[in-house]
Amino acid sequence: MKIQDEIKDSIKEALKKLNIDVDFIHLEAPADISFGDYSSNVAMVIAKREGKNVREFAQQIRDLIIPGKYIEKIEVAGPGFLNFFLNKKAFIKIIKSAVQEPENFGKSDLFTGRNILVEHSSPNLFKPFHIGHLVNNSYGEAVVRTLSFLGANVSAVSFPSDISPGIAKAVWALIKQGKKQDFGIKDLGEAYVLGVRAYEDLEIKSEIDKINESLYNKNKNSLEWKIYKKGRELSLRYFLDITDRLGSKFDELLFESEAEKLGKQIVKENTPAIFEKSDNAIIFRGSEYGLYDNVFVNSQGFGTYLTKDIGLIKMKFDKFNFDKSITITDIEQKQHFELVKKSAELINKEWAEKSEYLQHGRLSLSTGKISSRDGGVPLAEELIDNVKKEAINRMNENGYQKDDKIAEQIALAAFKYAILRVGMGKNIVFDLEASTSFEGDSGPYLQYTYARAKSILKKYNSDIDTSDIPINNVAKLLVKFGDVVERAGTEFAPHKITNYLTQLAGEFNSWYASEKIMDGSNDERAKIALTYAVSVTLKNGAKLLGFNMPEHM
RNA sequence: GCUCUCGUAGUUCAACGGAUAGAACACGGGCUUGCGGAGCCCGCGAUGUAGGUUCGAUUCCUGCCGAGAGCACCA
Repeated sequence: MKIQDEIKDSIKEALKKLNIDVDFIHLEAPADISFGDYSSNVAMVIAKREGKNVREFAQQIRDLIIPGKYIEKIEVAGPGFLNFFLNKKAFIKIIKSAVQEPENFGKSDLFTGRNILVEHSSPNLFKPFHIGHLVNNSYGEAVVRTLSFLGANVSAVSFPSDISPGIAKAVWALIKQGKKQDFGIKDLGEAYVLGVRAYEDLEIKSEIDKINESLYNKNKNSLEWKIYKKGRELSLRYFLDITDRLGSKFDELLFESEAEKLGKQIVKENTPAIFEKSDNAIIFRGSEYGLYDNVFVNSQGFGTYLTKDIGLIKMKFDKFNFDKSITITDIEQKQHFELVKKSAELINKEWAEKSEYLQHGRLSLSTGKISSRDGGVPLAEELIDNVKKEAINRMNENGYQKDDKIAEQIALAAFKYAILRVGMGKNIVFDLEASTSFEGDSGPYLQYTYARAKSILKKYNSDIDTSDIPINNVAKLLVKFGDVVERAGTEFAPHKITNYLTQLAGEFNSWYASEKIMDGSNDERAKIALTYAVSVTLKNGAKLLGFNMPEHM
């Protein structure tokens, strides 16, 4: 049984003696560790209800609690909190588990038996993979890893947009440029921009619309189809390469072209019951549900992205067996997905009940330093490479050996950390200077701390012994790791892990500066145990955030 | 116009309705023989505004001010 549950039960027992029955006890880990390891506000909540003096009542409960085997003391503090302090046995139990089973430290079975589908990093083929995708990927991957760590059976999917008027624009431009088969990934982005600009012209517009129609109809003998097919393959390969570089794997790719067909069929079947015809198009009256009206099938007869998202839900239900389907999207699509969910609910209640749409914020750059060639949104790859270059510079400055693999790990840590330090849904300001300064609140700070801890551990040759670990701020934080991961998982809040790791690294560095760890004393083995547990926690935490800890840097 | 976000130190972010609002960067001052100074210690400094609910509000509700986003055939 978990220590928290033992505490909750002991409070319940005490309340029972007072003839008070509660089914829910709120227990929290106070931010300030001087307030104990766990804290409960039950006394305040109940005293209010029953009109009792808060502190006296808290004292009364405290005296009736029979402390479990892991409780050192219980104090009544502040306005009436019951603060629980763990004893040494509890610390040893938890830290020992970190030493004995490092790869499992922080794991729990909270979501064991749950099947969860997570969709993230969905690219627009023919358009570049830009920094917005980097944000989506970082959150998505962190969510996937955290849920798996908590025992869920997670499937990761991505939903590439492989058919759209935007793609027709790029294909049109490639034809105009006389490119038949000799183009590369870079040409696609440029062609897309050209096509979008040209679409303003009415004559060209109708040319592009024709190409679009031809592509939707899979007119396989046409030039546009051949170019499209090659571009689609190039884009897809590029997508798989870059997400692989970022540390993501997908169980399956679900394509928009297929979702469009399915979705359109569903929409048509439900017209006029749910959808209605208007101006030659099929629309959904979202305004009747406090949302807004929008087009599902356009007047050309093609499903818009709303229809594609409806079709996608169907595909997910057909192909996977899940308790919950999570989609990671940009905050600007929040209202779009409310519309999707509302219409899905009317089609099939279960679709809406099991679908959850999570939004992340937008990333903007605080300096104009990295802008892509065409002056548009910076590409994901450019940003990673810029950060990597800084990492190499920093390694040179500090006289460390240049190492491409480590520089790559540092680069990933730097920008993933910058993204995942912010609460989900909040916009992110990416400061290249700050993210590559590698000081303080940063991914490389964690890596540096890890490398330092590892460096000590390498010099130590004896056994690790947890029987007499010091109960200091470092130990108190270590004990909380499991709770932090659970919260990050249940609230889809990877930034809780980010913030926690930085706090832990800070406490460790403080301790490191004030005390010699390998001092040859009797305490040495215990201090090494603590150092080892810190390294395990940093490593596991970073893994959940999607980056690795180099053994040295 | 309708709808939705968001306003916390100079800047970028934390804070599950709780205790003295916590970090980092920047700024000022320190840390020599000690395991990695990408570090550590000290200092300076903040809840947009007016009300309401509550034992208790950065957090919930309302008005105002300010910033951003979505709103019919792009995704």
